Amino acid sequence: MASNNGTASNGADSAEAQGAAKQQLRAIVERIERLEEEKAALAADIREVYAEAKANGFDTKALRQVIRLRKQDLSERQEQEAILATYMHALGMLEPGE
Amino acid sequence: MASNNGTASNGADSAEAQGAAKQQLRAIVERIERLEEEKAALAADIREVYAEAKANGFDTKALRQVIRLRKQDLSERQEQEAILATYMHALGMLEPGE
Amino acid sequence: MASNNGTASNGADSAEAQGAAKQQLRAIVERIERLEEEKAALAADIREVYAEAKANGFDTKALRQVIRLRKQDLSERQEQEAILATYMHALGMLEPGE
Amino acid sequence: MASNNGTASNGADSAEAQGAAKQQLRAIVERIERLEEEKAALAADIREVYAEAKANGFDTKALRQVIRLRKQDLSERQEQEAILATYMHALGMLEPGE
DNA sequence: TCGCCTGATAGTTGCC
DNA sequence: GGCAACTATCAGGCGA
Repeated sequence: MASNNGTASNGADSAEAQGAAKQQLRAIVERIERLEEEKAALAADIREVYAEAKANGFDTKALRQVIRLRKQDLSERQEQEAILATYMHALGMLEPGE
Repeated sequence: MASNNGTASNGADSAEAQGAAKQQLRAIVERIERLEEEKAALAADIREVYAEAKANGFDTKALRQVIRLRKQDLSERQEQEAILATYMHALGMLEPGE
Repeated sequence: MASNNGTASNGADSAEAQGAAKQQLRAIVERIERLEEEKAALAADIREVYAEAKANGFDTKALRQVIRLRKQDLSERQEQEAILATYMHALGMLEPGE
Repeated sequence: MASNNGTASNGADSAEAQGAAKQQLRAIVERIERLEEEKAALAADIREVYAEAKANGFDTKALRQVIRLRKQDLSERQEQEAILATYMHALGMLEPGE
């Protein structure tokens, strides 16, 4: 890929255009990589909080479930449970009144 | 569930201990939810960069491939070398410390 | 829930349809559980091979690395080539069909 | 790596030993790869059953949950629910009597 | 816009 | 009993 020489010409997909695309591409890649780096750092922080909680005697599995449920809409959760109950009933895993 | 706060009487699993655990639980949940919120915001930022790139004519699939490649790149070659070394070691072609 | 068996009356979600769905559900669950059982057996076989290898002095970590390498090997190089091609295409250095 | 010439000598970690290890390694790798192939085939079968069920109108998410629950010991499941309830109560997500 | 599919994440299991 | 590898689940992105 050639570097941009600062002047434009009328050639379609010219060397200049490619050089510009290259610069743009670099910028995009850098921005994304920076953001992903920060995102990974936050993921690490979250893991650390769970680890600390575990060290204090909390059940991390239950903790994660709580977080998940708080995120989930209540009605949706009830719907899920209704479907599950229907299936379990069909398999005889629950009694009619249950 | 969690640690005692030092002012409680010696009753095992006393009301004080339970209250402390409850406060700790709240704190943990809040910290995690806050961090996940920030993480989600970053994910949104990343999506936005891709969308903007796409609007500028970039192929997002290619972009993602480039990002992935750059992430793997170094670690990839390092793993290749690690595999070779471990393989040779397993066959007694290298000494343990080598 | 599922398809009608052709002999039922035209009542929507009739007792017949529900019974059919129930039978279908049972069949599905049984098939899946059977397949998972076989899958678990194979996983046990694999573990056994590793254990035997270890007993013969092989480094299981190295073995796993070798297996992983052989699995990636071909697909890896193919992906590398795909990335390069897509990258060049994204920068207009290759025509679509190329 | 040298091939095995069929004769033994007294050299520790001799070429013969290495050749034998090589043959053994090949055999192990082949066995594992064969088993993993079969395992992958079963995984594909399972995916297919789920896909078929989905095509017949079943909710695969609920289906997976049913399978999981049937695998899980009942008492263990009750224990999980008890822990969860305790946590949710502590966060005010459930009323005392609930 | 919806459904599919791949990539990221959480859970489980086996090993040390 | 903790850690690490592997597996299954889930959510977001892509194509029809």
